Amino acid sequence: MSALRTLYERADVVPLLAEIFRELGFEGATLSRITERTGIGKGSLYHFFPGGKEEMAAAVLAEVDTWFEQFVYEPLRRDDPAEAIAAMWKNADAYFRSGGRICLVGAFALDETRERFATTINDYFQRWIDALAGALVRSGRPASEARAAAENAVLGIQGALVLSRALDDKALFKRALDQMAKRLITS
Amino acid sequence: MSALRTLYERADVVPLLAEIFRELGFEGATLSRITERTGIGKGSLYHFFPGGKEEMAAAVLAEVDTWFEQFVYEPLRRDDPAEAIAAMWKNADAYFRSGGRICLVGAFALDETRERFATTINDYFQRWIDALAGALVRSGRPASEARAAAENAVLGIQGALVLSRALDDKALFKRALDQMAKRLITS
DNA sequence: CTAGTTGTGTACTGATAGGTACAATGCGTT
DNA sequence: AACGCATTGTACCTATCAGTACACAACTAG
Repeated sequence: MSALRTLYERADVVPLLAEIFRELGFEGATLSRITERTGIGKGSLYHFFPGGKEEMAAAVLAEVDTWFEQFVYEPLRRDDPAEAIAAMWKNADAYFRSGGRICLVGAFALDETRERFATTINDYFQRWIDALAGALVRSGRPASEARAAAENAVLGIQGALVLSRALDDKALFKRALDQMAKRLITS
Repeated sequence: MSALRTLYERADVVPLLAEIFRELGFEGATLSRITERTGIGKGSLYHFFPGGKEEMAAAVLAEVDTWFEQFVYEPLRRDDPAEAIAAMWKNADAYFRSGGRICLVGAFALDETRERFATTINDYFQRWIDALAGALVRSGRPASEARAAAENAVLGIQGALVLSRALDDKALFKRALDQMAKRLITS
């Protein structure tokens, strides 16, 4: 008699929410659009995230952070610097789908959503820059240059995401990343 | 008997709207927040912009476009390339208040707001890149490199805005712009 | 000092926002 | 099969959303 219904758990929901926040932004991601796009009802959403939309976004940011910590920052600190840096560019291209997917943390930084998640946003970029600068130093780069070079690489990825989306041109994203990768190790 | 009230005209309103859209994004800029922050009532807003919020945002984008056309793109096409490029960096720093103000066009590009203003957004960046690449060629740079170098500069400004806001660090913005300015003319 | 035009405040609309309450459903255990 | 708990759909709440209507105020021209 009853229609089939899918049973989720929290871990399944977070990646779905991530895509929605990415596409619509925090303010644009309304509860009704979330239920509409995911097929998950309010009942489930508030069961998993009693804190509502803010807790949903926080959970998404936490998962993004975990991913980068595991696949980017930690390798930069631990592994052979040249290899880890090469992996960083490869992972960034894959994660952001060659510009087809934006950086949620960067997007949140631009509008007033920043106030809600200021420390999370700050940490995400700070740890990225620190890890990359450390790897550059270990690879023999003078510490005086390393920080600026690291900032430049991280900022370049964010800019490439903005520009490739603005021009709707994924090729630009790949081209920009290649160029930045070369510049990071040579100059 | 009557309290004093300010009389506006459309041209006065657009810059006020611009700041609000910058700070709150398109979705976050609700009519009530607009009236609250500007002191301009709905009556006036719908008098100037019968098309509502969308027309307000379009007017803001048009004004931004006009500003860049006049003070950045046109000089890049017309004036001595080295001087125009130097002026571009100076104007970008001033316009974006050393990272204290974001690029509305870039911000709109990131979320679904892009769909509403796709061609405007595309044009803004396309004309910037074209004008800069042209200036680079006129300054003696091989055409094969000029386009990529121009893309890199424009993308770098967008990235610097994201990162300086994320880290709440205006010094980073200035530092990044200085470095990019040097790299653009030397490499 | 009127007449017409350009602005403005206030009060309203229907739709949708985020959030709550809760009964019913499905699943793992025994 | 019956218990208990995690999960879910539905109905509902109040606040706020974008937008409309319109009478009124201010400036501008004659």
